[in-house]
Amino acid sequence: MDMNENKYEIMAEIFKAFADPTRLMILKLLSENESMCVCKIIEELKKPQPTISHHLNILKKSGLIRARKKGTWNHYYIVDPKIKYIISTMENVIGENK
Amino acid sequence: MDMNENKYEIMAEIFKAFADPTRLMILKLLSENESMCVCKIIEELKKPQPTISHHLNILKKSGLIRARKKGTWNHYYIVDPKIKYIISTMENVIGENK
DNA sequence: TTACAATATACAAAAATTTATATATAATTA
DNA sequence: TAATTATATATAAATTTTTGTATATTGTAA
Repeated sequence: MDMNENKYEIMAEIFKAFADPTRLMILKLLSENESMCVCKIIEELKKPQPTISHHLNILKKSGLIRARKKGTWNHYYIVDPKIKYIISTMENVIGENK
Repeated sequence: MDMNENKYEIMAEIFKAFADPTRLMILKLLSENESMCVCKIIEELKKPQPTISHHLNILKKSGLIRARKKGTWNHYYIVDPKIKYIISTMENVIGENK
């Protein structure tokens, strides 16, 4: 069987983006809000600003979210609507195994 | 908004199980083979036995796979068929963004 | 029994990740 | 222009993860 490892490295990168509670909470917020500025995300999650910025950057580099600048504000939003689907599928997996 | 962090910690644990190329390759093999013994997985992936055992253990602890013992052999298999679905959904996300 | 084969576990070094503090930058307003 | 606000970046300590070597365990067969 052809185990094209590179393909699975790329996939693993995307799964890694999801593999952190803070990032999942950010994705949850973004999936319910069309777009959000960093300050609003900080307010909701009550974590230090550089921590949030760091996680936003990881999500952005993974291709899951993008940013649109408006003055000083930076509004982040989810790129692919399937992301919501991945999250809810994962919620089902949890529901059935725990 | 209620950001029940514990829920996202549990979800992150499951995403973490997927977030490694070796584990993704193991899941891919198991998703195509009903069940496989460790020696067969080692043969396919050409990695040291303790490395494979370690990853199998992570997948087992995450609840994604289980083992059934047959003599000296240990046969691993996927628990939830939705796992195949998660992987193929992720493959689609890759396909569209890259 | 003893030897062997399949697998698990212990363990340690290397690498990657998370978090927070300090600092920089850039846009806006006074 | 100076001060302020929103955000990014640098960086370092702490933690977690990955990998491989050595070793233990367990079941089978001689």
